[in-house]
Amino acid sequence: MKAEAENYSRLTCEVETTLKVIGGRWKVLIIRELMPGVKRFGELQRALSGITQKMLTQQLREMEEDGIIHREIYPQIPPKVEYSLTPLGKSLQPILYAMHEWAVQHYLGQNASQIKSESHS
Amino acid sequence: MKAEAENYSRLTCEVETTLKVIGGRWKVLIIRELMPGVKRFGELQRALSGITQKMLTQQLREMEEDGIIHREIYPQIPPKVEYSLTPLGKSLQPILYAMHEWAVQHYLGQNASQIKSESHS
DNA sequence: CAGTATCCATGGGGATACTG
DNA sequence: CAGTATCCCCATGGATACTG
Repeated sequence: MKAEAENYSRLTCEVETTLKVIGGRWKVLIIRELMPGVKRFGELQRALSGITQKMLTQQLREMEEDGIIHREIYPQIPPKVEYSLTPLGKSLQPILYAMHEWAVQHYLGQNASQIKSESHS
Repeated sequence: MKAEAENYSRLTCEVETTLKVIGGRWKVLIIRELMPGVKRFGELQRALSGITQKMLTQQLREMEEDGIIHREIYPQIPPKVEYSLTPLGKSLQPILYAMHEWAVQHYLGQNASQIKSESHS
């Protein structure tokens, strides 16, 4: 989380820290792609159709700084770079799974808010 | 989650749905304030020092649309409006708690990324 | 292949003023 | 008290071009 801590000093709520780590536009999607294992830059870009090189690089760098992914550079021509989840990155899995389950259970494809908020049994 | 579903159709990742619900600038802080129980608009604004009326209103409306908070209006002068978490909103607690714990364990106040990513058992 | 470097559009979010 | 209504800034993110 670099040295931006000062911006969040008044938060006192660590939930926001985690939110920062996974809250980026493409981060959870990147994490999902890396769950099975190592992937190269190009593979990620193809998997995340729609993402630009700039955004992919940017998000990967932030995630690297936050310590959740590892960047392995092979000094060769043409270049080869592999990305993988660090143990810290993998430790996010239960959280992401819980978030997935929550959405599946409460937003079954459409807006189930009303139904849910009325069922006060 | 209103009818914006089309924007996320290609995501196929429900984690993003949950992220949308709690990802707003002030949402987790608002949820935390409402955890103990009902609060009025003014109470929330005082508790979240720094938030503007516009933002507080906006975030509350979004959360209401997502079905995680309830808005009780008392038709009187001066107006009185009370906000509370719906069952759906309360169901987020385990997730928020997990996120809190994750941050506490892995970002003990400073940057513990390196230590963590190096400690491969 | 895996990036930088620029430029640019959008809108999220803030400040301020006004109101039923 | 609990909001709207505006105006505005700038950070986020996208498009495009270039490179070791």
